Amino acid sequence: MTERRRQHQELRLTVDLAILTVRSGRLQVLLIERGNEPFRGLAALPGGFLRADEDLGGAAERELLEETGLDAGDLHLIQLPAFSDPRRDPRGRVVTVPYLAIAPNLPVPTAGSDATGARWEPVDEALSGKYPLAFDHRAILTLARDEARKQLENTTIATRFCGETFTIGELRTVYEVVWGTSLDPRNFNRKVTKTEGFVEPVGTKRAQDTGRPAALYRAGSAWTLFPAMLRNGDHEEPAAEASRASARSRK
Amino acid sequence: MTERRRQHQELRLTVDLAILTVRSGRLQVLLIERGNEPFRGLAALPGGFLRADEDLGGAAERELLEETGLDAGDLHLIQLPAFSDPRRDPRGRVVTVPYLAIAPNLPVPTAGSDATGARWEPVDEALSGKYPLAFDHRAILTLARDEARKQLENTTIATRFCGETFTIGELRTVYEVVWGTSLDPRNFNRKVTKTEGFVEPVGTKRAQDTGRPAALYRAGSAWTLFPAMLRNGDHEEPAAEASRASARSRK
DNA sequence: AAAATAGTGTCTTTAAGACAATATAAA
DNA sequence: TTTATATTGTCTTAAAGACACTATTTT
Repeated sequence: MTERRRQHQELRLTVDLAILTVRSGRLQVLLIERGNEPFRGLAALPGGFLRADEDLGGAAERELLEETGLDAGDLHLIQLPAFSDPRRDPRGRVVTVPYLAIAPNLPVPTAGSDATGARWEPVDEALSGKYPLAFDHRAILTLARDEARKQLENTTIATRFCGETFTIGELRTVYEVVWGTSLDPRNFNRKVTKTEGFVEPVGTKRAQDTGRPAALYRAGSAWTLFPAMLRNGDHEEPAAEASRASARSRK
Repeated sequence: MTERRRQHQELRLTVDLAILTVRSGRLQVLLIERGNEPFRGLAALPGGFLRADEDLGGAAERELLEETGLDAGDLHLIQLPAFSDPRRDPRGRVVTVPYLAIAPNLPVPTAGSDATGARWEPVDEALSGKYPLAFDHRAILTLARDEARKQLENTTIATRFCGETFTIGELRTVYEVVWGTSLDPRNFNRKVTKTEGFVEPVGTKRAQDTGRPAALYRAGSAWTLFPAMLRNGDHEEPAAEASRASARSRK
């Protein structure tokens, strides 16, 4: 066993959180400034090491609470494909399992233990390359955004970007911001209100500063969306590491 | 650092392969009989430990080659959510990353190094509970089958179950077997041949023992299927560990 | 009344669902 | 000709795309 075990790799696991929200009409991600080496001072996704008594989902919930004060029961954590390049972490062999979390528009994030600062940052800014992210967090964030876009097509997760109650217009803005497109308000309204279990009218209305007050809805009971919400013009290839071994075409 | 590190968990990673194929009109999975403890003598998914010089995709390719002699370039490996229960492996802390592989109808599998025997087994038999699978491989296999079903809806992966060339009838059988439904041959034909990049006619025909010979096709260049292939009556909830933290409703 | 935002109705187009008859081979 | 399998055509229905007007509020 000792002989064979030399081939094995003892390593540590981390979870990294891509916490997305819609603020100021943009898709934003929660970033921390790293207080420790490596990559001290760089922006990074919040995350941390897996502990002995917890599984990955538990670690993700714990990190979420530590970094944002959010109870995972309020959120939606989706596990993404692991990143496992042997040289992705200068501290040694560390494989990370990223989680996508969808959050409603939150107050200012509270700086966590491991972070000197936490802030919301527009995703396209973070991905622009104007300043680097620690580790391979740029690839992870890209994957998380892609997954969020796909989830909007097939599930009712868009309601998780909103508060307890919301207007159809707010929900449409979520789609427009996450997809980066504009949608026809009439067709969107029809789709949302006629798809069983997507939203339920709550009866009351929300007054704005001006204009006609909008009717309020709450999230319905359905999880999957059938038929799916269609997004125009996306014929994507399978993403990076998740299907690494399958990228070659069959001839 | 030493103090903090006590909280961390040093562990090993494995990859497990759910290699699916269609044989004898049934969805089948490649199982090995475990030659070593733990679970010696039980059926299990092929798999093994991650090594120091490889990433997870590389480990999956290596295991695939070792267990089946298949070159990963011919196959399609899809990473599934990790299984990380602290007590899932009696040998200690082992987290596993499952991969789904789609294979054409293969000859008899060659027994691998770690296995005393390898065989194809119908998936519904393996999941029936009549005999147990090692570790949490029953849950992994369930997840793999669900993923395969979903992939058939949204991608052209069904062609990977077939050989280099195939008939529309063979492709339809793949859908029927994996989904466990029956499909209208006329509508299926229309959908497949009119969806851009799904299949390309190869010109020749394949003669059967009897009946009209079927035209042969090869896989097209498209990966995603737009519009998606619709499966009736599936309103699924998010699966087990992948969304463990999200199972609670928001209320 | 004017400005601002919310909300609805109809026609067209696309694609799926539901049906049966014809074509091509071997025996 | 019979048998067996492959293939194709049409009508209906569901839902998305495109489009403009009406409704409700504040100022």
